[in-house]
Amino acid sequence: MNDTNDFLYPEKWLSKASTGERVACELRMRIISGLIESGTTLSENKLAAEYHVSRSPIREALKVLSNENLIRLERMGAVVVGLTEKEIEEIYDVRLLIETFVFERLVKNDTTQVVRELTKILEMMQIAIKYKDADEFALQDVLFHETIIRSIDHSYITMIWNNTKPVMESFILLSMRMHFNEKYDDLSRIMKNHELYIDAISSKNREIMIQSLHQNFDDVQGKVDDLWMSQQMLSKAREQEKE
Amino acid sequence: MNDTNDFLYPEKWLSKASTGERVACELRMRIISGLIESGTTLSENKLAAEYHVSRSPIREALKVLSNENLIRLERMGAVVVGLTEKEIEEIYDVRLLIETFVFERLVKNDTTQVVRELTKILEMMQIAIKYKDADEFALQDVLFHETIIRSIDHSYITMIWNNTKPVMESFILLSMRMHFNEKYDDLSRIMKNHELYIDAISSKNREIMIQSLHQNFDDVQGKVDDLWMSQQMLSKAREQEKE
DNA sequence: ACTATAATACTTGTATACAAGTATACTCGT
DNA sequence: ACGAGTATACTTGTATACAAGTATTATAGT
Repeated sequence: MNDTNDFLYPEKWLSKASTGERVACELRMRIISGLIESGTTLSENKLAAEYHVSRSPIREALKVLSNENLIRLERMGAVVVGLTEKEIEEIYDVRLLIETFVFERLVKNDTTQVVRELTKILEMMQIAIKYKDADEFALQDVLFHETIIRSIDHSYITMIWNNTKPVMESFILLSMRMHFNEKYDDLSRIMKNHELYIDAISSKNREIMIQSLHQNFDDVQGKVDDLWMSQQMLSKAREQEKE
Repeated sequence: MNDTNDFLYPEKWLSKASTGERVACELRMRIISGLIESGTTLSENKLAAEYHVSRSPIREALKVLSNENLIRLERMGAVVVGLTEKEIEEIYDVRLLIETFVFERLVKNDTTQVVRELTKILEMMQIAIKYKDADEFALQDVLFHETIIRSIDHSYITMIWNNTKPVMESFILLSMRMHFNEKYDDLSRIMKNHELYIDAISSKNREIMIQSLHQNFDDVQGKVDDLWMSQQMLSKAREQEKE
């Protein structure tokens, strides 16, 4: 039984989470990081044993992950789907889709309040960089986009966000951890891009907005490659372990 | 205890559904139809007693409904949010958003297969009209859009569809039942519009597509008004019952 | 050696039991 | 009569138990 005790998901983010949520977050991280390979079938009983909890929270977690398209609930067991490069592009399609929609709504209203909040978050991100806190940086990055999306108070857009957020969060978290110390260029580019985003919102300039989204997309492409490489490396490491 | 035995959701659509799904479908219908008023707090225990099942499937159902934004899971009890006019517009925002996205993808590929499937569904709808089967008509209507959306094989767009579909289905179902026999004009307009949609896809004509979406939107506006009226009537009827 | 059938060891879905926490109501003291 | 504090009747979250169904394995017959 493989019951490792080191968790991938930051425990401080789970302060008021139920066991089910914890398991969901942890499993999500393990799937996205490639630690649990695609194609694996997960059994409720085994997971319950592994995490030392009953089947109830496990079932809950599996339902959540299946909603996020990370696993497929079948007759016997849950088959891990995982994130291929295609799926990461697709999730960013969705973000692009909803953020452009949100932007069109935003520009109709007063944006000073949102801009203020976003600026604050940006400063938090700066501090996170200063203290080399990759997790905090990822958290704030996600919060940045969440703030934009929630600002228009659109229940179904929020719903979509709620469903894509966890995967996005885990993905960004992993990718930030991976090269937070190495690639300072990336970080400053990300910061610049977020500033541009704020500019677009405050000036209500569609051109800048599109430019910002494009840059973000390019960044993500890089992230995808990185994650891909890391997964390759992980599976190679596993291969060697077996030998 | 209000345990009525007449179900709103067609039982034949639940052939292979679990108890949890059944409860979810039924509760969804009761909420959207206005039978369960907004603001009501639902208790797991009471629901379990009412539907003569245990809390497990009830919990499952409530999770589903909370994902669909129909209820809010709070500390004590689940508060019914329901569908206001605003929310119905919002759900159609989402459909518009994803269907335009899908269209852009579709026109890049060969559409003959999809067009074939859609034509078949359209003929099914015609039969449903012939036999005055509102439920079947609603089912095929939803299937029509599902077919379009699934055709591009985009996991996250499919995910969004999966999350909005149930509410959409219930809404269309109720609205069709309400005036399937009265308003033949509406039906022929809906059919015409679906034909237009197929034309747009087969000819890959963006103009026609937009036109079709607009008409559909107008139809919906009508439906919203109808549902609204019906809810008003229902609540009035309840008032009178109490007296 | 191979196929068909039966036994077994899994799987999920539902019901029930229990623990911890929260709101309501009631009682006691003033 | 009224307020503080306790008792009680709820609530959810988790664990466990059980039933029904499915894949696998083993066994028996040819």
